[in-house]
Amino acid sequence: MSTETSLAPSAPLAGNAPAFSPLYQQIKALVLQSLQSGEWKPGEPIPSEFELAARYKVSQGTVRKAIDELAQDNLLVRRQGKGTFVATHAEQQVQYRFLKLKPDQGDLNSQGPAQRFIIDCKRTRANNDVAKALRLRGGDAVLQLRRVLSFGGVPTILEDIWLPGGPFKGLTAERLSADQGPMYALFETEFGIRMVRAQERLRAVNPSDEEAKLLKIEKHMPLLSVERLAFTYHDTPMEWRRGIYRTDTHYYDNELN
Amino acid sequence: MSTETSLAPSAPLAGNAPAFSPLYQQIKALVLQSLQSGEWKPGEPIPSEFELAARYKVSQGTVRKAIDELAQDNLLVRRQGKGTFVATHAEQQVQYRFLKLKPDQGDLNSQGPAQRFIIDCKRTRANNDVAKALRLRGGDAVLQLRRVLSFGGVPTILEDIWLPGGPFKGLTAERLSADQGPMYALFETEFGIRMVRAQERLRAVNPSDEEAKLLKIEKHMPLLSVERLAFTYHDTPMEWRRGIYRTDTHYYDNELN
DNA sequence: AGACATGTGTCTTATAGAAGATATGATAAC
DNA sequence: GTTATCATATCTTCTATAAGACACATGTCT
Repeated sequence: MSTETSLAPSAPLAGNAPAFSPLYQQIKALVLQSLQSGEWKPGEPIPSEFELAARYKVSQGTVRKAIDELAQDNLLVRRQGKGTFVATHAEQQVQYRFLKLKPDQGDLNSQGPAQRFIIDCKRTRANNDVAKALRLRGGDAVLQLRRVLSFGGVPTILEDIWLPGGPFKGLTAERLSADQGPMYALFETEFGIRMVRAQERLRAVNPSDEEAKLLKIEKHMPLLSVERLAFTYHDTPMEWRRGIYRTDTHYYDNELN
Repeated sequence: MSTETSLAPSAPLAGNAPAFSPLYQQIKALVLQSLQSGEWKPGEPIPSEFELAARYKVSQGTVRKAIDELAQDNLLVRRQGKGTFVATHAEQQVQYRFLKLKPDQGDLNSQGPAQRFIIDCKRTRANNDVAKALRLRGGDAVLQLRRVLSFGGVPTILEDIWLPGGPFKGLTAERLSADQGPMYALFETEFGIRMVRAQERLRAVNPSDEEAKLLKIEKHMPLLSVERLAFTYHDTPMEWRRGIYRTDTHYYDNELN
């Protein structure tokens, strides 16, 4: 509600967004702020284009361009006739948006949903690598979990996940196990944290003894190591994970353009 | 030049593009056709928005939206004040657009350009897998090549590449070896074929005896297998390749959003 | 069930000025 | 005379506004 006059000479007062950039970029920044602040929650509709235009004192077309870019970035979802909605990981259509592993035969649903087993969930202190990735101080509280994903009964993915302790205060193994559906969906509803984008680094590796045991494979089987740093709004890192994937029955799918 | 009237009642005759879709989509299809036909070549500018608007009898804004999408897909590149250009793999900025392998330290250029050695280049007949991928008949003529890419003197990538014999008639090992710069850039200038997008499937594997020898590595080292199907305009497959990457000094970088 | 109204995003056109790039011509300096 | 510098014109894309028609979704009234 801070409608104080900005320093811009005669600009249609767009709050305190970056001053000398295109209007629609400023609008985009303002909408982003509302998303981050939780004014509109995942799955909910945001105000109509005309409402936002009135609110920001710009034309509907300018709002449209701002929303177009946000929809492009998968932060918003447009639905003709219904409205524009805050994107969520809980939607049926695009569940597991960040999981690029596909089975050689059939699709992910052909063997029913993935089975998830939380192996471990503990509160620890960040080591240097994790702290650096999550922009914490070394020794800060972090949640560390380990889980196995199985498809059609075959353990296929082993993941170690680190989460900052502050934002995820109260997360327990019980809560994770009780939940059906994607973990990122739970993060949204329970902690108000939405993962927006991620960066992955892939390598081929051999499993350690323990990893081989947990995946019930021979130690000489090459595996795909996937390190992921996931970000919420404003490029804030909120999760670091390292998974190892079996790729004898699945492959990592990637589209280049 | 076939400007025969379509079935659309009063549409501003947009040639024979898909009839009942948004105008800008029809324009997009027409521009795509001009790209495919080679009317505008990679690196060259296309006509200005106003020229195209006049040519297709639509408003400049509609052309703009069509071009926006094509630029989004990396088929065109907009340069304010200069014009809109046909995208090319030969540009300095984004060379090796499809190569996602990054060194652990520094960037790709920190060790100078990649060294390329063509190991083999022969004319053969497509086996079933390759024929299916490239939409050829089994036994059709294909070019098969094998090469090694080294970074800083270390052999890092071994690739087998299959190309349809027809479009690439005249391609020889000499021509490939003589050329500096990306192979896809050579495809553009020498054969008028521009790779537009690609699909990759990644797996962790162990090398065969021969592969290990060519990369000068131990046989037990896990490697990243990258199968790529590359497409030119209109989703026509034009190359199938399978590479194996060392990932002890490099990683495969992927951005999710 | 069908017709209609209303609210949403979508598409198309038109107009206007801003901003970046480039050529041309005048002017000044050497 | 030649070369440098500046202003101007003109081309391009980019931004912003406005208005109207269309498509889709969801009611409400008949």
